[in-house]
Amino acid sequence: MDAYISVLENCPLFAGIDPSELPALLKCLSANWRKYPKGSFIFSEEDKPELVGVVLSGAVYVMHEDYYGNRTILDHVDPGDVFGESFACADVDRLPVSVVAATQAEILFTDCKRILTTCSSACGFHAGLIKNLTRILAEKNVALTQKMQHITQRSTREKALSYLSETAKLMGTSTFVIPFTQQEMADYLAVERSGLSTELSRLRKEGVIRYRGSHFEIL
Amino acid sequence: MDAYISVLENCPLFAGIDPSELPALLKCLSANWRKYPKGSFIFSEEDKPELVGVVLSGAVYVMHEDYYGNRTILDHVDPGDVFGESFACADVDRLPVSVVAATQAEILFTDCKRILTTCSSACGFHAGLIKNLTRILAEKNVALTQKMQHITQRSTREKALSYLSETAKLMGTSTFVIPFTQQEMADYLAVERSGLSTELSRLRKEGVIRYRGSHFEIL
DNA sequence: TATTGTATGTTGAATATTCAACAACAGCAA
DNA sequence: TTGCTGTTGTTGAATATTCAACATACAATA
Repeated sequence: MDAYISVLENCPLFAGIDPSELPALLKCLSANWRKYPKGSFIFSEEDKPELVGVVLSGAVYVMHEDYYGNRTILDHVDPGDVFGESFACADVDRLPVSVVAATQAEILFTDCKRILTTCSSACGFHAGLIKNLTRILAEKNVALTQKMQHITQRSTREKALSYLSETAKLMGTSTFVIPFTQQEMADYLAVERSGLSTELSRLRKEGVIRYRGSHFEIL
Repeated sequence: MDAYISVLENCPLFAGIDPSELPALLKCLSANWRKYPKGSFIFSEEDKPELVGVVLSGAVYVMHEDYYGNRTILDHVDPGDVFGESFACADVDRLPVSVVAATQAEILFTDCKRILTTCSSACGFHAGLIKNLTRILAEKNVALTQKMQHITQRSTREKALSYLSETAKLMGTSTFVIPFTQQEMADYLAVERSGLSTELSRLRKEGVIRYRGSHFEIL
């Protein structure tokens, strides 16, 4: 666990908190952690959401599967980032999504209530934690709005281009790696894998992009 | 303005605050308000987002228009509800959306910074405001996730059904009114108006729904 | 009640996506 | 190297959406 202090230092939930204070803080939040093998469920749809997860190592997907087995990937979360906080803070009854380990992953859990409720002991962290949480929520909101803009594009080609150029912009380079296989990218953009593959090849032939595996370049 | 105190009492941003304290609080936040005719822009894409808006009367749309003039409606906001807070709290440079008056509307504005920053005077409101803001952000997040589930449906028919049944569930009745014309509903679900009209008629013929204008019933 | 403007319903042709199936390819382990 | 497994590329047929155009219905108001 201590090995991950450096991850937590860069976790936006603990921004502005002195690393030396982290152990005490984690104790106050009664945090605990667990390791998950690739593909296992960290949260399941219909769970009561109370915990906020922090990815210590590996990565997770937030996803949703409908009646017909159509899978949608809503989000991909890398080490240092947080998941589940929206549902816990909004106090909904049941999770409308699942969280699955994309690779073997280690997750730190804290109870959302403990973050929001100023604790009786005079622990001075909470004001900061709540502000951090507020910013995280706001940024997720912005990210969801951006994603909406990819998905509302009317064609597979435009969804792909919208996603790829946004990613390039975020990364600040025209060469970048996406955290998806083509199947996953299709599930993220809500299109058919084969159609996406066709469009990507076409964009490649047209000289708009170059790619190999998950490595992309916008020309 | 005073006429709208009752709206503000029910505004989630001011939840838990005694109505008698509202005038003082609004002053502390240096709030101000303005009236907008139907169709006018309250925020424009590319603006620097600093203000949080509260709808006092009327309604607004949060929308986005792309290169080709394709309009997307991201959200519809009724009296007592808040808009713009995500972008202001996330401290983004430029708004990726516009906010337009759906009808003649009166809007109260407050500076987001003033909500987040505990003021020097010993005004005891801020802790509550920040918690309220956190909950608003979390709930918007959940709502966006739900909307994502409509839009990721692969066919117009399923998008419409997903939206209508979710709305019925939220309202708690099988008979309800949506805040959209068909054109707007199409823009909200990211589909063609004519295609949506065709599907809705088909659902009607099949006895799945009944509707007239914006009044719907799920059978 | 007649008029006008807007919203909705419908259609056919053009286009795009989905679906299923298989081929080609890459990475990994034996 | 070989075989295994999973990813990507490609195809054709079935299906669905988009687009443009027009008909119809509805609601506001002169």
